[in-house]
Amino acid sequence: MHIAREDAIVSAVNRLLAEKGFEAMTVDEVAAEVGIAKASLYKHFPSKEDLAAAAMVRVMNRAVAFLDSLDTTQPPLERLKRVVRWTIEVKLDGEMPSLPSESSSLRQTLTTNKAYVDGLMNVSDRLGGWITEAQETGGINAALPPLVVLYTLYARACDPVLGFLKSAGLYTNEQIIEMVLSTCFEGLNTR
Amino acid sequence: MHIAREDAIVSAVNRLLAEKGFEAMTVDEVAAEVGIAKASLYKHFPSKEDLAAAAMVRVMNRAVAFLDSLDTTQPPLERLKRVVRWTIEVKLDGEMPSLPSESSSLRQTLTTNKAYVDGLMNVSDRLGGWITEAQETGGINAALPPLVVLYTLYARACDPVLGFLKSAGLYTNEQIIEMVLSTCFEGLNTR
DNA sequence: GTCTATACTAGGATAGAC
DNA sequence: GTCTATCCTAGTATAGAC
Repeated sequence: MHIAREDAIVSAVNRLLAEKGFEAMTVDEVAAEVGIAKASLYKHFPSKEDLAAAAMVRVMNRAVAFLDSLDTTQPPLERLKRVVRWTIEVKLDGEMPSLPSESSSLRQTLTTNKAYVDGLMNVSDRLGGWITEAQETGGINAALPPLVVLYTLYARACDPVLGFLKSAGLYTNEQIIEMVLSTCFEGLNTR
Repeated sequence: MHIAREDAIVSAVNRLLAEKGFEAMTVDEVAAEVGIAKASLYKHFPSKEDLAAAAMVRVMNRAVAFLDSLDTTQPPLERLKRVVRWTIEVKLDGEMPSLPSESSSLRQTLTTNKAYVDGLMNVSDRLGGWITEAQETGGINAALPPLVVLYTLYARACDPVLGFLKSAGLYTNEQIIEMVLSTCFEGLNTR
């Protein structure tokens, strides 16, 4: 099955991107992990950049699907927290591909990838709406520009604290999630 | 002067590490930026890893020097905030080399580099002391393990929010610093 | 300790048979 | 659409003259 094969490829790419990033990932590794020849990969995807972009698009689609699944009767702050929790869970599971650095060749490919840009816009618009709602109702600090709040939430997807705490081995995933959610929304200071 | 030349090399490496990370940085670029031949670089440093490690050691030494410069009559929470502010400033200036991913060849070199490990231990011990002090005096949330606080502070050195906000061009560096400090210590929620 | 020139390898991409 | 075999560039590292 053609689609199942491509899905396996994208899964391998996704995992490797999460583990080592775009530059350090090699196409040979991807082929080895999928269990096919490198040349076969290139029948499915024209370049390493497109391979990585497919993984980024998929995770973006997963994010959109998660937003769709949220109970809209919940208050906006609660929905935002659930999104952050989902993001952290994905990263702890080793399934969150890390963003390329600003000067990476992948950036160019991504910014011209309609599926990716559309997904990002979709997610940003919806989260942006919830943020301003949560600021109006007093849940989120109204002194912060919504853009700053949005970026701060996005940043949980590449928070190194998660990896550090996981490799320390002192806490369960659930404990890590609760602590990182706490530092994110409540801050480090005593309340 | 031998030492001035090596300093220029390390500065170039540092800037390139900050801009694109270890894997994407090439030795050719370093040579070009310093304005010497690639072979000359290898007379000073035996490998790309050692080149990068030298930059990591230097930034660690700068951190130690900054801790030394702090006014010890200030309360621990105030000192912690100043350290985070310093870290953010260095990153905004494009002088904070980004950590290698966990599977990078640079990791191995760093973990066996005594100057780096000693600096990291020194910084961690002192910050750790201030954190527990600040928790005892009620400044920092005592429910958080000190290790979690420490990692959360360290994470400001590679916070993508800084780059996003800077490239958005809507705020001055000082505004960015204040907002990121606020989200770090006060959190996103209303107080 | 700097240079030019080159060796060597990893890795992205392709040819061509089946 | 998969394979084996190969191409070719980029990039790390070194030789050897000055």
